[in-house]
Amino acid sequence: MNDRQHTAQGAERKQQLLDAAARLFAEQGYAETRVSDIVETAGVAKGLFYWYFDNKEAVFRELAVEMRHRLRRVQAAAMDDEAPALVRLLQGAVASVRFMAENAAFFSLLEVERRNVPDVLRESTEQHLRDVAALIREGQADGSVTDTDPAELLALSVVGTVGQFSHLHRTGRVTLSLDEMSGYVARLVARMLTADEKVARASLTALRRKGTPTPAAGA
Amino acid sequence: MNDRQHTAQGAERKQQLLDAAARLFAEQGYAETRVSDIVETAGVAKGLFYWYFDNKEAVFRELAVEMRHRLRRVQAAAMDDEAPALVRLLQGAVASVRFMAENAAFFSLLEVERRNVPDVLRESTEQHLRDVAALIREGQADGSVTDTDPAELLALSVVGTVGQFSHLHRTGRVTLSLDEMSGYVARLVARMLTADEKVARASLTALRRKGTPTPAAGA
DNA sequence: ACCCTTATTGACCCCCGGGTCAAGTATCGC
DNA sequence: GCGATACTTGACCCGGGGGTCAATAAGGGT
Repeated sequence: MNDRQHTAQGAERKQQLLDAAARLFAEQGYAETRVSDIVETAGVAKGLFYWYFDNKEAVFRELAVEMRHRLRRVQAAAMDDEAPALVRLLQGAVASVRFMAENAAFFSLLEVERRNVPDVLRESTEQHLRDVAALIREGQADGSVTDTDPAELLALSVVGTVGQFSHLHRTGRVTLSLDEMSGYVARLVARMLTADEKVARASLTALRRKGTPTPAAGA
Repeated sequence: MNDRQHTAQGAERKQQLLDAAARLFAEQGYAETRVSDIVETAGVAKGLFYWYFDNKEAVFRELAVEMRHRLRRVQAAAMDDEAPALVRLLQGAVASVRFMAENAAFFSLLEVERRNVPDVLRESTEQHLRDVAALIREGQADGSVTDTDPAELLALSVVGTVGQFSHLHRTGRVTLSLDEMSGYVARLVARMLTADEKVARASLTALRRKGTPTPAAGA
């Protein structure tokens, strides 16, 4: 049973299992990963797994939820409150690409095995989309983002593109360095969102001026 | 034993099984679909499955390969040889979106379960990417496509976006009509590829003038 | 020292599901 | 009609892997 009282030692063990699971899920997929693989990797007996988790799916859910939270924090941290909407969008996109790439191991699950994560994740994903859409609407209001298309669709496109390239980078399909790739994604997103090339160029310049705000060093 | 000699009846039976498998894979995923589900849906005994296919994975592979071929034909048919590169790119993108959406059932597999399709599919996907990249290069040469980014990356972006929105449409996340959605994708792709908005707008106009070339009615 | 809760073990259970098979039926060529 | 080959059946096999459990150790609070 899951919500047991854990000692410090217990919490640590649980984390070990989470780490092992994350690695294995990412490497060989959810279905292909045996609980016995996980406990073996963590160096504990099988029964212990069920001391900390209800079942195999529970560990997956826990991983997914935590990653979402971390991503949100990173995104928030990357955005400069002073900056205009479009620049903040680009900052968020760049930060996301970097974070997803650095935590590639974790994010592969979310993409590949979305069937297994019905309720909790959807919610947080929707929230993220709403946030991005709000930013886009802001940009449309000040004229920096095209208003030929609805903000929701554009948000979907931005988020989708970011996920796409994180995926490509993780799987080795794209071998650019992180800097090169996040730069490319920024340009791409800028082009997607703007009808006016001058605005796009100016925003990219602003983004560059900010420098990349040391996106490593998670919580 | 797979490459048996099939009578007309046999070929039909095999197709029934393929259809059933496609539907079930799409509805509930590859891993979650039992061979017993497939034969039940097709209304035959379990043993018959193994008369036509070596194993569960084989039927999946066969489905995947066939879909790729059909997609390629549709894409080729949608492109107007006379038209400039950028317009042809948009035509191909629109046709792909429509085809993938109409054959949503099939395409979900390719996205979700890419682990199971190592060699054959990759090859054909790579070929498709090379084709798109070539078109993009052509567009870069005549100045209609931005040359701030390499054609390979842009090709990846275009193909990825098309797949993305087919996915969203299939899963009901986007409820636009096919026409609306393919129109949006065309605009998006045009913006992604062009640094110059005027070029983008002109190409979209050209695309619209062609009309949507009745993309239903597969071979 | 004692007891209660947490932590840990590994053998075991058991069912699900992929794959087999021996046996039957329909069909076709001749 | 007859043999041969294609087709079809459903009971069975069997291994893997998710999940259980009784026993034991280790803390840690009083």
